[in-house]
Amino acid sequence: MKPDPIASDFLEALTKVSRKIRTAFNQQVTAHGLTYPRARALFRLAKKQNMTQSELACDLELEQATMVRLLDRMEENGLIERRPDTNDRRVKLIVLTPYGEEQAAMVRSIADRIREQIFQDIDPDELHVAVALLERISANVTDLEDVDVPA
Amino acid sequence: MKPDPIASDFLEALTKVSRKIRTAFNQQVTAHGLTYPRARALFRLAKKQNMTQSELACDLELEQATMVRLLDRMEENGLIERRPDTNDRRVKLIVLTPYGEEQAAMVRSIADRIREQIFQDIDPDELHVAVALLERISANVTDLEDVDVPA
DNA sequence: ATGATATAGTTGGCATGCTAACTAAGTCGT
DNA sequence: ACGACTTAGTTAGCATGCCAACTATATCAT
Repeated sequence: MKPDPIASDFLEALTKVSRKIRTAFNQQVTAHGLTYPRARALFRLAKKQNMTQSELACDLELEQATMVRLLDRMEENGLIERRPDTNDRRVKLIVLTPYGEEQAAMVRSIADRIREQIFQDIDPDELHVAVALLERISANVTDLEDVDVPA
Repeated sequence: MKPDPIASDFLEALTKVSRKIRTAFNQQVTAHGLTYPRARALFRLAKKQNMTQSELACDLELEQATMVRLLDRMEENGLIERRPDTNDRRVKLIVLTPYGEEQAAMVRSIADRIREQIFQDIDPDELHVAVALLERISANVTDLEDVDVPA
């Protein structure tokens, strides 16, 4: 029952490349006065505004409590605004300020440039195959969680 | 000059599965009184003891400063010991306590079980191909960093 | 209607993670 | 030998990230 070494190798490679990409991205955006989590949030908001904090947290796979403080700082930095929802007084809708839009565009251009360089010599077909594999593994991980915390 | 959508999809899938695996792992080890970073350090130390803090930090891709406090807490928890190096008085060598060895074995069994379930229906050949791809991408990210911070 | 329950957001407390600035100790050039 | 540089570890300060407990509001059952 020894562990299959290729599975370990895969996990190691996955963890490593994921961490490296995040670090590279972070270096680029910090050079422009942002952080990786804020850049992620900006990117998401550039596609869809007027989301609630919960929706945004769910999209970015963060806890609500984490979202609150991230938005606190983004609000202090003048990137976003919290607007009340007239239908539900508990809700706050998040919108980008003009400065936030500007920064979101900057983030997008950085992301485009990094993607171009990272994947320059990679066959798109290989990426398709890899995405399918990653999604199958992702589903297996989800099942794993269900076993431990059944509804 | 529009971004290739498959590259975005790949990055998204990679980020997502990586985060999910880490979260799943974390849930398992916290149920046994550990945390993910401590489990990682234990796992590494189970393979090679008497490493310096710097070596361990490098292996785990953490900063020295991060390593210091992680080891502080692992020492408080009785998992590890810091021993002076007789050849170099700046250095501290890290060894597992008997309790640390025990916990490391527990981590290993959790890791084996999770790997088995995550990869149960995945063809090892596919994993080999994927590892090669991940390593090529990893190398591209390294090159990217070199461009920005040339020696 | 009204009481139980659920949901949105907040706060407190803790563990990582980073960079920058610091101390102690080793190394190297002259 | 001694001053410049490097290296190992630490500390301070900040930004994420989590969970648990809390407030305010909405919804649902009866």
